[in-house]
Amino acid sequence: METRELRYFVAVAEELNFGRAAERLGIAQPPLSRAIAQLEHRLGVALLIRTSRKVSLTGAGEVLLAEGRAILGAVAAAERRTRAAAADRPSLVVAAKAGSSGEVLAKLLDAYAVEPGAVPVDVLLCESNTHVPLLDGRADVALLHEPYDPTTGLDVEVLSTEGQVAVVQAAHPLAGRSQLRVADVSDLPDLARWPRRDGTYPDGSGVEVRNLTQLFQLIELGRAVAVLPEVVRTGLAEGLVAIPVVDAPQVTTVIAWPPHSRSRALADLVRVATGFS
Amino acid sequence: METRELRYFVAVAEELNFGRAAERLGIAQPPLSRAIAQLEHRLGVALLIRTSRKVSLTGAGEVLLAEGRAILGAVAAAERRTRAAAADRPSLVVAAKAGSSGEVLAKLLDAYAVEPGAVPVDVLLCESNTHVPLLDGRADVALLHEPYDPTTGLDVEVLSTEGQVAVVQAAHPLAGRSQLRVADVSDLPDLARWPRRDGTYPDGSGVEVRNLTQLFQLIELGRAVAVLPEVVRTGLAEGLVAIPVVDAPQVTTVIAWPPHSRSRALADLVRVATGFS
DNA sequence: CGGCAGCGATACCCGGCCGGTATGGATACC
DNA sequence: GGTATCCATACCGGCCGGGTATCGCTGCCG
Repeated sequence: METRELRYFVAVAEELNFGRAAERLGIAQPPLSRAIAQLEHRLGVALLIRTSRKVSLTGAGEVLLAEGRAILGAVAAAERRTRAAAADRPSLVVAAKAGSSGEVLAKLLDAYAVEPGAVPVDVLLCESNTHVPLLDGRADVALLHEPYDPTTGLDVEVLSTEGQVAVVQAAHPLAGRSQLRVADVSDLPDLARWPRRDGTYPDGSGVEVRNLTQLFQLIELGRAVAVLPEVVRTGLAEGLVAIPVVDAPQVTTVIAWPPHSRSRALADLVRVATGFS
Repeated sequence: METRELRYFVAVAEELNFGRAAERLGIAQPPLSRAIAQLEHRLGVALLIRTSRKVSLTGAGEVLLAEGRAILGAVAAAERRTRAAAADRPSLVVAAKAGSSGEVLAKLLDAYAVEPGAVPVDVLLCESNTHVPLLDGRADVALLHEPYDPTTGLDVEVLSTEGQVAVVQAAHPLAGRSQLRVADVSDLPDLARWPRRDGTYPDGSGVEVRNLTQLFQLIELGRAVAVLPEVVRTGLAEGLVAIPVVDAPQVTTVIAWPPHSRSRALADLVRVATGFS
């Protein structure tokens, strides 16, 4: 199985339309049809069900779609890491969610910078899906928050564990309470929608929210309520109040990196990160 | 980067000899040279250093070798899993080290078999390197022993933790002791050599040992001493004695599976495995 | 009910690249 | 200095990947 075939199949499986997939791939539709047919023939497995109006995935197709995405990510990562290894100036790229882990990150970078043998560190700020750059090689290490970010397939060290707080408008009826339970906030109308792990938004009404700044603005306008890790208390705006949610699941901040990493700089950074907690 | 290029590069990087690599790949040497040169050109990176007598890897080459092996394994796994998903009869393959985890495995299989919705389970017995079939898709789940087996890149649940015992010939001077320390056995001459994780043997004298039966035979002949997990006590031969090594690292038996697995049967098996401990 | 639009499959052609053989150039060994 | 080894270069042929043109099927709509 060649990566070309995988690229083609993933494109078709995602578009569920040969024409659009071909366009996305920058080739014509007939060669794409043929390539998929050949792939199916060689595997001896039907991957797609074509009615002449609609394309859908078989069970085997869904498996290959998931595996294929992972492989294509790994190939992209291999290219990036190979080039990075050839660059004479070694460096590290840290992926972090913009806003949420700012302080942890700053402390980490400061502590690492004074290490003997420290290399330059670049920071890649993500709106969400912080794990993705790790999988395709754009980053060497990432700060993630369990259980929100997926960590399957990554090596992980726990940095800290904290509770969660509900963030509400100062004028909100709940604002005076000293603590809450999940039940208190779960039945409030959900006026904001977060992107899912695949980047799409759940159906329903409400504004599509992409980062914390947007969310805080909505809360300040009384258009949303959010349950977030405790750290958000630092630097909370005037019109917002944070109330502990005592029975919300604990959030753990972890430092994650791809398996099989053998870089000295990465090992140092992880050691520094786990050193102070 | 195509998988063909990766296969070629990995072959050359492992053989460090274009002629042998070409033979292994079943092609002639000149096309192989050209393919590697093209790969280097496209990446813009030198992967190999050729003197006309010797081939060696650059730093970037070592990175690509590691990444390439992982990718090729993932591709093989994708093909196997896609075919398995298309087979109407779903099944699970469990990889385990022959001999070492026999009882745990039997109990696990029995407990799983009575589960509602249990699928047929095949067992793949390995001499060592139990994690490999997991990476290339020959197995869906494996029983591993930390810290002996690498688990990077795998999802893991701990099943049990146990101490280690020294196994010696009954006539051995240490045989009467009720407990030992690592120091007591570490300076004994090492008459047996185990394969490393990559399947090669360390240099030195001594018989190359591949499995527990061979090892026990050597011990019985007074030609070796081994420090092993406690379970080996069950069913130990007459002429052998097991003595706890109190300061040896704990051995944990884990059940491991590839990340991103979404199989119902696998989830059931893991749940059953972690249920009894 | 028939024309039409959308979509995938088929037919056919062309060019590039992959693989083969032959050979050259460099180096270590005798 | 001759030779064996080993990688690179040169050149050629066949296959395959990609392009255009077209067909067949199926909903949709007037």
